[in-house]
Amino acid sequence: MVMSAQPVGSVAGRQWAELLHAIGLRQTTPRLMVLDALSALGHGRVEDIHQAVVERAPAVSLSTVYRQLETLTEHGVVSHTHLLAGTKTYQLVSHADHAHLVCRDCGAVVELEGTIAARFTAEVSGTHGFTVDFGHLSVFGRCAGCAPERAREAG
Amino acid sequence: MVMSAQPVGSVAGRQWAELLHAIGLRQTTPRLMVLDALSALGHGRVEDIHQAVVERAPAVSLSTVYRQLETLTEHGVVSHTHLLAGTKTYQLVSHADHAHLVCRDCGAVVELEGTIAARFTAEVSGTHGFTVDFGHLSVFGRCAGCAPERAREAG
DNA sequence: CGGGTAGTTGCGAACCGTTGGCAACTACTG
DNA sequence: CAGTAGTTGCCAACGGTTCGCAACTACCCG
Repeated sequence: MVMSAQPVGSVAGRQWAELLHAIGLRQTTPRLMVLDALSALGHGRVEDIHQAVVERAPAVSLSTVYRQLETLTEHGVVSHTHLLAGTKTYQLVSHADHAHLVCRDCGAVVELEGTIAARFTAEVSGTHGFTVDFGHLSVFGRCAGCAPERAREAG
Repeated sequence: MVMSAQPVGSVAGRQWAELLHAIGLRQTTPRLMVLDALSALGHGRVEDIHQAVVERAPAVSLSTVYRQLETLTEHGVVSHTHLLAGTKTYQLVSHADHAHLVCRDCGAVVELEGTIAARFTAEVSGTHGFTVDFGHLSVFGRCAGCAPERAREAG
């Protein structure tokens, strides 16, 4: 039934063509496949992306997918989410009743004020029926001291 | 080997004693050290915890710290934060303007409604002066379908 | 207070996801 | 169509985490 948007590859290939040409990257099969996969999946782990790519281009290696992701990220086409450099952070459960604000610049870990957490939890629950597990939440961004440009006065 | 090196936690040791006894775990130096380290650090990576432990008990191996963390987690004494099993999730930047709600049970990934994200961001910014990077945020918990007890018992 | 047992530990190898080196290949230019 | 350099695939190297095994010892019992 959904015929209006099925030729993902061919059509998508064109849109990638412009994009890639604009940033000076060649249009190679692996690269186009990764972009296509990302576009179709919305988001996914390297493993998922590679699998999607391999379905249409079996010869594409994992290394290449890693490299594409890296290259495309450098060019601002792709972004990724991760936590504390991919490492787990442990804590005593008694200490797990709040979320952490992790600064991407200085690495500082601030504890999120409870009221905000509670409200956020309530809203997410009400809107998405999703029960937030705050003890497992870390919010990334920049702390006051590392803020972009504003909020910097005394050096 | 002298297992009791220093007055590690003459006080802390006592509190752990009760706790460990209650859940049926032996009071071993490595275990007490891990609990002490966690208590002192608040939260930390395996590497940090191990380092803290080794400072007082050089003989404690990394493997043991990993095992303690695992064991204590199983007994509900410790919890940990991580993202999508520690794996990075990639996405096209055009798709990175919202946070993800990740279900710990079924692994489903739901996209967080923008208004909630915006308000949360504003509150965190106002209270902590912390600029949230939503494109890199994932919230853990349970989706509507996997909710705790209610909403599911007929099956 | 000493013996017995099983929970624990340390060490080193096994694993697994990720990165780097290198030669061959090919997209793009003239 | 030829030339050049960006890319790719293969494979080894790596760093973090888990496993297997034999020795050790905390705790229970008498």
